[in-house]
Amino acid sequence: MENNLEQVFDHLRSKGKKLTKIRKAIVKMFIPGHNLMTAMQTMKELKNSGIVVNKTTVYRELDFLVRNNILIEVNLHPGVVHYESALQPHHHHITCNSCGDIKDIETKELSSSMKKLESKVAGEGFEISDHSLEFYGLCVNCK
Amino acid sequence: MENNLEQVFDHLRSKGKKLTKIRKAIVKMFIPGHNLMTAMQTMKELKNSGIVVNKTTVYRELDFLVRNNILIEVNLHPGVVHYESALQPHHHHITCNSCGDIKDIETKELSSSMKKLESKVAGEGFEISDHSLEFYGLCVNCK
DNA sequence: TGACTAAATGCAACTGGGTTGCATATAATA
DNA sequence: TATTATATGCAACCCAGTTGCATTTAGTCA
Repeated sequence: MENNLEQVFDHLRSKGKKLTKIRKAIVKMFIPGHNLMTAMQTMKELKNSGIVVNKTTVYRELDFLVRNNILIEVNLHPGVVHYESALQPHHHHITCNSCGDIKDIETKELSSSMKKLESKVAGEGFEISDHSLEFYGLCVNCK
Repeated sequence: MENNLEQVFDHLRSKGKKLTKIRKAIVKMFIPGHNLMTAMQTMKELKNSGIVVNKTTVYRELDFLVRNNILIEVNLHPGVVHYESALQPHHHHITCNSCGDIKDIETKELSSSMKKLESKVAGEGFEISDHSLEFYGLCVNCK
């Protein structure tokens, strides 16, 4: 599946899912792009664009999009889950401990040693299917 | 500070902190060793050893130990914070998606490429002070 | 030893992210 | 346009974690 709105819609349609105005609006907020948002931020953004939605709906919709491989959950801090497009190259994030700003970060320099590590762990019997890598520090403005 | 109970106690004493029976019991549960527990698990363990504590106290105590660099917070999944000794070599964890079992994992094969990455990001103006790396998959028993 | 005081604890009420059950509404299809 | 699976709203709930305030306790010192 490509990083393209119409293709996401077609994909969902082909699985017999409905394209409601809320669903479309949420998908548009995340794809394409680098938006990283919590459920509550998503709800607020929807409101700003004139769509008032119940919080239950937002949570269910984000869950739905994760189950359908359109979004992924990102765990930056305890207490709140962030969501972002699953249709982007693998990357990580760096969070500013002072202002809270979050920036994408490319990690191709890690990929070979990451693979080495994963095969080592696999050798010990564990089968790794996923990992989470997040950085914390101070951004240009705050340091 | 060494990975040693008495030294931890001395350290706290020297900062004018009290060594209550609850505090001592909690520190003992985490140090030395590889215990990784949530606040609620900690409370339960205390209860099992005959010490009944209010949950507020547990949360405050864990916070206190984090602020005093004796414990660190570990973010494995949304919704709950784990704690472990800060007095161990830097390591990571792998969580079994099926049974929930958590195992320590050594990552020395990552350290050089991690450093490379950090200096690259530093070059872009961000100052990294910390990172979180967690793995998810299936353990020997579950795969 | 007892008195003093900062630090620690308990309690009850609260916050906020997230969930559940159930009734209603809506998109897709024929 | 009738049908029906899917999606939505609502109200009540769950649970990790927090707050304010009153009480207790560990450590210090007279």
